[in-house]
Amino acid sequence: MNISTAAKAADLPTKTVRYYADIGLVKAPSRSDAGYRAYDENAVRKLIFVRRAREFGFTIDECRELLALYEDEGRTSSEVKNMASHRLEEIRQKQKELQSLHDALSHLVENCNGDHRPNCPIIDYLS
Amino acid sequence: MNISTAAKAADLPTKTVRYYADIGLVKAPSRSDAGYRAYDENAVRKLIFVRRAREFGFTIDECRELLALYEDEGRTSSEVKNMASHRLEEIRQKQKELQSLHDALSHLVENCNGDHRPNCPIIDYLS
DNA sequence: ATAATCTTTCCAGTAAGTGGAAGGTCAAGA
DNA sequence: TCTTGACCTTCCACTTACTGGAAAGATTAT
Repeated sequence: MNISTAAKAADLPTKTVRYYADIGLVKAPSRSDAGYRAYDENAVRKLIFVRRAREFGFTIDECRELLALYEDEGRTSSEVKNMASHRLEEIRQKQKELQSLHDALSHLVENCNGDHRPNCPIIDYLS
Repeated sequence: MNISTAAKAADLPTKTVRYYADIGLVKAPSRSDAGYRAYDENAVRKLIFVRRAREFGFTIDECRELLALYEDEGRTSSEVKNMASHRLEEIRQKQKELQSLHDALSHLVENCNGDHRPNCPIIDYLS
């Protein structure tokens, strides 16, 4: 399987797949005589795994760890749960921040007439 | 006022203030004979303005626009309101995404025993 | 005079890719 | 057989918004 076929199967841009290979996250199992990366089903599974983990906001380094656990038959589920719980806590924190941001900004927007006079409570607040 | 004094007054790292000067966002009004950046109260006000706008998640380029509006006596408040509303919409979108993420990940975490057996629904889901 | 604390510029690196150029390869059609 | 187009390769630069550090000059305190 050439790189673009694998990329399509994993629903990732070709560039990204090549990037993942470059940084040693998911390497192509072999190369053709011409030097083309050759992927197989197993590599595609890893690419899909990484895509899903990235969609959950795990960093590349976390993906590297998750992938190691994914490949490690002797892993304990607590290792994985710890990483996921940690990520969940980050999400909760981000949610809180966004909520404060949302409340403050929507308050400002509601109090702004949005007309053609220069007076503007948003600018006033930022000043 | 030297750069570190201005930075302290604006509650920003010195490096950041220098960076803002480099990219032409908030320049020092003048330089000393030795080439030291010299800030005044007005520049500090702009730095504070930018810090607050950044805390609201406005990008540097948006800060540039907001700063221009801040300085423009003939501005209309609708220009500012548009930018803020747009930013608010982005925040709402991000909130939705985070909520889905949170729901999915917490569901996975709840269904993971977190014990020493290798079976792990989180890994299974990602696979 | 000297040491400590500024300040300057410039270079490099961060996260996670994306875009593009120059050049090699492969399959299909005339 | 030649050529065209679609692939593939590597390498370099760019993105965002800084941050860290080195080398060198300026200022302040002792």
